Amino acid sequence: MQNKREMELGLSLGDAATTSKPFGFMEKSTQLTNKVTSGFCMGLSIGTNHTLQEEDEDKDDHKLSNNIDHNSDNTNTRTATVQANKGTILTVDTSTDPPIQLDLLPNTPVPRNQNSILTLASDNGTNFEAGSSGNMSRGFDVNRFSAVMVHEDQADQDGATLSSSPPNSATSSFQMDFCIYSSKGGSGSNIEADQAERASSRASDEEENGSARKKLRLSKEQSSFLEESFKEHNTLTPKQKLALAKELNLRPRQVEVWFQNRRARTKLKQTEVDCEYLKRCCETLTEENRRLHKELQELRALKTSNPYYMQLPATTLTMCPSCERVAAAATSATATTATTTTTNTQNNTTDPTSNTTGLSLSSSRPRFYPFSHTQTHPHQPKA
DNA sequence: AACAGGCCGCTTGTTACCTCA
DNA sequence: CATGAGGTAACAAGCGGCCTG
Repeated sequence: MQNKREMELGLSLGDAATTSKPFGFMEKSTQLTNKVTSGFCMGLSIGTNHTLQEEDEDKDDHKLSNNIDHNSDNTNTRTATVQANKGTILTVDTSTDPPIQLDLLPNTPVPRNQNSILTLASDNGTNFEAGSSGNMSRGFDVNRFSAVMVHEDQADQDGATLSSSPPNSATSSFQMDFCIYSSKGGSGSNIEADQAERASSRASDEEENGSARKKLRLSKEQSSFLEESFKEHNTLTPKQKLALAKELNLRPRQVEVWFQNRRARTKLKQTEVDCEYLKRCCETLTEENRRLHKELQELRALKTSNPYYMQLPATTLTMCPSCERVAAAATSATATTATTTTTNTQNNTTDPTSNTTGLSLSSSRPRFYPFSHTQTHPHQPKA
C-alpha cells in the first residue's frame, strides 16, 4: 500500500500513469464507442425560452437550491467546453442566439491524424426535454461528460444574476448532443475506449436508479495545472479562481473545491509530518534521558573508585538546571565526560532507571551553574 | 445587526486499484 | 490464467459552522 501511496502522490504532481476516465460520458454514445473509435457525444438543444438559467453556479450549489433543479447533475447550460484528453477543446457558446458556434481549440498539440469530427446534432432525435419541469439538465451531465461551462465563468465576472424564472420553471432548457469522433490514429485510444466502455456500463447502471451522484475526475492536465498554481499560492482570490477556471475549463466552484481539498490534504500531510517529528523528538529525548542516567551512574561509580576525582575544581563539572545535562568546563573534565558518554552510549547495558547509589538526580543536582543559557550552551563546547 | 463570501472540518458517494478465493 | 467480490485509499463534492469585511 505504500507503493500505492507514493503513486498517488506522484499523481498529484500530474505524472501518474494511472488511467483516467476522460470519456466517462461515453455512455451517451456507446454505439459509437468501440475498440477503434473514441470520442464523445453531446446533445444540444435549445428551448423556446432563451432565458438561460444558471445552475450550480459557483457558490450557489445549495444556497440557491430553492431555485434550481435538485435533480440536476451539476449541470449548466450556457456554454459547454469539452476537453478530451487529446487536448482538444470543444467550446459551444450558447449564450448567443443560433447559429451555435463551435470552436475547436487546440489546447495541446493535437495530432492531425486524429481527424476530429464535430457533429452538432440538435436535430438527430436525441433526448430533448425542452421545457420539462425541473429536469432541464438531465440530458447533459457535466460531470459525466468531463465537460465544463466556460461562460458561467463569464457570468461570474459579469455578476450574472440567476434566471428570474421561478423555481421549477420551464424556461431555458437546452441540451447538447454534438460529437467528436477521434479515429484510431491517436495512441492510447484503445485504453480510452475501454475506459469509456467501462464508464458507459457503470453509468448505464446509474441511469437506472437515476439519483446517483455523478463523479468528475479531473484530468491529469487539469490536476497538474492546479497543482502548479497551488504551489504558487494555496489560496485563491476571486480573480485567480476565475482565471484558473477559465484556463482549465472548469467551473469556479470546482477550482474552489479543489483548492479547499488540496489545503486539507496539505494540512493532513503536515500533521502527519509534525506527528512524526514529535515522535522522533520524543524518542531522542528518551534516549538522551537514558544516556544521561547512565552517565550519571558512571560518574558516581567513578567517584567511588577514584577518590581524587572529586578533587577537581568544582567548576569543572556543571549540570544544566533545566535539561540536567552534565557539562564540563575544564578540559580534563570534558574529556572524562565525553569518554564516559561515548562508553555509555555504546554499551548501553545497565538499567537506566536503576539508582544504586541511592541518590536521585534532584537531590544530587549540582548547585553551581557557571555557564549562561543564553547563547553558548556548554553542551556544545567550543572548539 | 444582517449579509455575503470564504474557509474549514466532517462526511458522503464515486472511482480505481489491489488482494484473494 | 481469468474473473468477480470485497476491501481500501484517493478524491470531488455537499453541508454546516465559523469568521471577516
